[in-house]
Amino acid sequence: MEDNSLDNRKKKVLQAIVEEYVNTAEPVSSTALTEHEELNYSSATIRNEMADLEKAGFLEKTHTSSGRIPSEKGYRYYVDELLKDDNISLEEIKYISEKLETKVNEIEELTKITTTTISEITHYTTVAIGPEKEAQLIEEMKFVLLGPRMLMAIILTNNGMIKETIIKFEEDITDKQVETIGYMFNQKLRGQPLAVIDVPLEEYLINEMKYSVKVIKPIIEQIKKAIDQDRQIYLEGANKSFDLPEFNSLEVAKNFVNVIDEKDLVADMLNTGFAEDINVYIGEENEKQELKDFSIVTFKHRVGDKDLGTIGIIGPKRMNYSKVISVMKYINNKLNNKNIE
Amino acid sequence: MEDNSLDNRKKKVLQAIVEEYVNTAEPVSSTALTEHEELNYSSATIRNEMADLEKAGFLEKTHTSSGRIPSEKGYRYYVDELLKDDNISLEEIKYISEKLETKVNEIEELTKITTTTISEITHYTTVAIGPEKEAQLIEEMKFVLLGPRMLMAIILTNNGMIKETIIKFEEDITDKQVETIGYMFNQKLRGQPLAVIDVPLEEYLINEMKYSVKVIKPIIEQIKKAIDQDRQIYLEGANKSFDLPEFNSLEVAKNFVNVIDEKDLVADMLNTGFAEDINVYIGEENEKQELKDFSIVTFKHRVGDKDLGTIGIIGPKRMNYSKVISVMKYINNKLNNKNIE
DNA sequence: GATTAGCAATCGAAACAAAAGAGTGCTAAA
DNA sequence: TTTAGCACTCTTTTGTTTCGATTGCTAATC
Repeated sequence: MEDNSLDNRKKKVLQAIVEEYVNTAEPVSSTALTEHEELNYSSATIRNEMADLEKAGFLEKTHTSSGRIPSEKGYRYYVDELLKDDNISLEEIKYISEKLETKVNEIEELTKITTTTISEITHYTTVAIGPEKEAQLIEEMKFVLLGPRMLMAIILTNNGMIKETIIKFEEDITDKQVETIGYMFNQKLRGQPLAVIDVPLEEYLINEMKYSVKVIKPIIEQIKKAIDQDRQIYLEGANKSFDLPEFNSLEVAKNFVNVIDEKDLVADMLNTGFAEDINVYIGEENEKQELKDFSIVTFKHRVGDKDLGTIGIIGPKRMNYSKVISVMKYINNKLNNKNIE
Repeated sequence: MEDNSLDNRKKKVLQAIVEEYVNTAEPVSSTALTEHEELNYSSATIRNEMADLEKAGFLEKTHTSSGRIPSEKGYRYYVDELLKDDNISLEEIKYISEKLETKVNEIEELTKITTTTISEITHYTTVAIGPEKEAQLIEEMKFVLLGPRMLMAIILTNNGMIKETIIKFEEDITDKQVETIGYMFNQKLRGQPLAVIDVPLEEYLINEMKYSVKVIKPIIEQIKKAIDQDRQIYLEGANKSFDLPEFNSLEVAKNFVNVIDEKDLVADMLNTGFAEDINVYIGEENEKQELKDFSIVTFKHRVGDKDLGTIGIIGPKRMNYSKVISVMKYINNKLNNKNIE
């Protein structure tokens, strides 16, 4: 294993290069760095440091005589060791607070608001997805007849979400039947994760409880379907990415549209391992090949102990990690203390 | 008013140019046209015809010595007079039929399926929006208590749509109250358009019917909000547009992403005047300036007499109008005869 | 030993020029 | 009315030159 420790001046140089490059999107030259107040050396000295940093893999050149840009390893070191997470202004704090205090009737609205706010503050494309069905426990189920052959099933979960779906039958259903179904489902499912609504349950109800296939099968099938496809994805500020110089490359732009157009890919992207509440994936660190030109910052989104899913920012590798992570940390904190009844 | 009648040969030339340009995206030269079987003339003759058509405003040149491309007037003439609407293969018919016969529990699913299918067959970006609230009549309303201060309102409309929303109160609500509310709302609103749920109704219920503000106000407000924002927009195949040569221009690409990212704009776009079931807007014919580089084909989407909203294709002016309109007509016909219970 | 000044070398970007190719418009002939 | 023929126009491509930014290295300096 190579030695990745850097002395103080090298750290400063690396940090300055990342921050400068994030701002300008242009390779950073040794002369430009001498203007940094903490780097009171001649350009030649900086050049030597840069050469060392390149040899160690933290920097790259676009061609022999160009300035340097951070490598993925460079970004990674920056994110892990150098980044400041207080890169958020008073105005931004105020704006975010106001947004998050909006009264919401449905908990999903809060996700929407948060997603939009993050996109507005960071100027990056932001996506969100609801919690996984394994993580949501059924608190109560209600069944409402909407017509002789049409039933609405409503599921209230422990994280405050409400899912409803319509089930159509091929024969009439009576009020009495609905009542029994309600009683039975609640008995069986209260406290269970949503994922439990699946074929084994269907078989149990039909075989053990002797319930009519014609009634049970459509209910289970439709609820399962609704739960699966109900993991709706919000997408905010897709156009914002197009103002970035990276998107002058048609290939990158096309790649980006392909990614955000592919809902499954976005879902996967938001669901990759969660060591921390906030996770950063830089370029090739992303599991999906399509994302190798981008960086993703994901963020477990909860209010108190209620898991509301994951919000993710997708931007260029030259992302303003400091701003993004500062904003996420602030929101994270704010939401944890939020009072939702 | 200028004379826009064209003799037969000119029509053939114009049609050939449109179709050739739609295929190749390259200006069409006189020599290329001589290879069309119906145009057995020398390139010089064709050149003369092209010069006439240009003078009359149907064609344009990109520069002095280039081939011709259709002008917007040219496309318009083509769409109105020359286009064949049987540009659909047996395989496509089969594919569409199968898709449209999928059993759906919720009527919105049918819109999704149709939208996806159109995008798959035409290879253009396709959007859909539900019917306007003026066009939907309330058939029945149900209210279900989900908690002491949480009520679900369900509205069934005459076009088979089901809208539900959650209302939260600041004080407890009793079963008795819910029952009265249900009775009252149904009495008052059955047969009325969704648009009726608004402030005047709120005032009437509070002043005339002496109902508690604390109960009525949140209900009306939340239902209104839900109806307004529930006009969800489906978007399919945004990435498909990026394969078109038009999108090699960054400006066009950016413009496109801006358009589809702006939900209100898409909604407006789908709601502009409806002379016919299928409407074509070419370039500058679009009311919105942002759409001047694109053509939109919209299509009133109904099953029997049930209005399901509007589906629209957005593509380059060099759109394959013939294919798009053939597909829409076929689907239109197919849906009209569809049996949904 | 660390730092710096100085300078040749390298490469990209921009400007310019020349050549090739595609297509038209027009004239005069069929 | 149609067509052959040809000069003319404009784009695209390719090559060349110049300019400027930046580096790496060497030798001098602190």
